[in-house]
Amino acid sequence: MESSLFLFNTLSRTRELFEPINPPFVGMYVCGPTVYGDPHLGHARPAICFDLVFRYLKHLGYKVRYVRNITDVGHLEHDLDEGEDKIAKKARLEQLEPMEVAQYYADRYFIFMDALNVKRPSIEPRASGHMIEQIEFVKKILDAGYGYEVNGSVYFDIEKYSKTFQYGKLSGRVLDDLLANTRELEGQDEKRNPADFALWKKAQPEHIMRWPSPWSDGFPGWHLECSAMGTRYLGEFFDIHGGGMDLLFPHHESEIAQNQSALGHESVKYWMHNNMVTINGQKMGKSLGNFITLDEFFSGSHASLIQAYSPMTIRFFILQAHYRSTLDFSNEALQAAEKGLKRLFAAIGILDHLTVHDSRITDHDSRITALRDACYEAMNDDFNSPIVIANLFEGVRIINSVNDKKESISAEDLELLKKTFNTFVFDILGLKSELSGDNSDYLKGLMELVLNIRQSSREKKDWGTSDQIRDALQKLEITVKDGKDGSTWELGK
RNA sequence: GGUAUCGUGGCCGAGUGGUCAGGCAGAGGUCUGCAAAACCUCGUACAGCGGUUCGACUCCGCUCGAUACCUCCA
Repeated sequence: MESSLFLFNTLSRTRELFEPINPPFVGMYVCGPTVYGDPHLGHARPAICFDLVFRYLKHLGYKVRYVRNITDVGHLEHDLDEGEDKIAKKARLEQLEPMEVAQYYADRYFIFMDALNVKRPSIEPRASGHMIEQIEFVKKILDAGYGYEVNGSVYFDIEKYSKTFQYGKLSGRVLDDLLANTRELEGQDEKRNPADFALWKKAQPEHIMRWPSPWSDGFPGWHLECSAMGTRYLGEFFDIHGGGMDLLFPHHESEIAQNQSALGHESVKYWMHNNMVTINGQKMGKSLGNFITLDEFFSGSHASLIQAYSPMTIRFFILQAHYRSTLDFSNEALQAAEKGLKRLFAAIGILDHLTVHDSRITDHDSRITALRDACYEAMNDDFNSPIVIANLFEGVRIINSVNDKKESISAEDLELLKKTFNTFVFDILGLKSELSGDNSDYLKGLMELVLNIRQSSREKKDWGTSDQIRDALQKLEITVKDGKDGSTWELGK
């Protein structure tokens, strides 16, 4: 467990040495999706980024409890809606039960995250299932004197809070600016201050998602579920809280204020935020309507896509950028990722069968050791997956050169290379082969027969037959590669 | 307007005060019956202008440009 993992803490805006509060245990909370629409590329980014964090922490030997919530209530459409809930609005449009909508899109989310090989978190709590915890949390804030009730709704008193604590410390905001710059919106007359946010909202008669509370039949405020469920499952102190950068303010800022008020202290040691996916330089998001769903990526059924892109292509594409940088989507970039990934996996296929040709070779100053160390170094430096991938491609070059007998490798190094690739490609980066899984002896036997026939026609310089076989196999998506020691084949174009 | 981030070669994208990121595309070569694959070589990249420095793409200042957040958004 002796590691020197550094991660960038949004709170301090510096890389900090990761020291868990209670090693070997690590508590990690990540903001999950609001389930009222099909997951798009933007949803894939935090899921994959924190999957990388989850996988690496486990690889280092930590016992990680990873909590990612499902938001199925509570987020207001906006203040003007007088409490209309996103889920409820969608339900009215489709004449479905709100929970039916939430269930449908939650299931869709799971299906697509599974396809991306994102590990399921330890717990995926739903906001609707934690009303009691949320109501209790509001009570605590009221008891501490940082909330006030108006007409059945409860608001957080930012002005009072700011006398003792610093609202805005996470996002670098100054309270005076917040007060000066918050737009005047209708329906805010209940608030003492425009910057105050709702902890509990009284439901209007037409509002169908509602729960009883000491203040009114209503629903919880925007930021409450994470405070309540984080505390419920990870305790009053936990290690990592993650989410998209767009949640920094006001969501996470308010979460800090809620926890500080209710518990008397903050809860999170390290705040991590992934950057956005952009399209034509602009954030891909629900509100801009410029998003492409994962379903559309996988099927190629979107006007902006010139082809379909597989789940692993998407995953690789995302991992090729550092999580704190914006990542610009384009067909060209995704095609580059697709080809690069193919090359990586072709080399892995060779690696499995690679043998040492000259047993006398010993390489005391091992390149492979350096390569492995560079991978760990990159991961320890704030999860720098692009550097890991760059090093893996150095390994690809070595694998191919050894395979071509242009370079030699010691048995020791070969073992280490296999282990390094297994660890980083599969365990940590979470990539997997997408070749159709027919590895049956049946197919292998058949292919051996076909290639033997082709080989004899080649020996007779019967290129017509030889090429005919190769072309026919290509149509079946079996690629034949001729080498010095005869031909090999692989599934895929 | 406020807060924050960023501007790297045809594209995507790392990184650093003084040798190399990497992938894709492109050019040339090796290999090959051809093709594919693979390997080797190649491109005077760091928005602009000043400053600090023996030396800056990297530090500082300014200018220009882009983005995010300030309303739900991953």
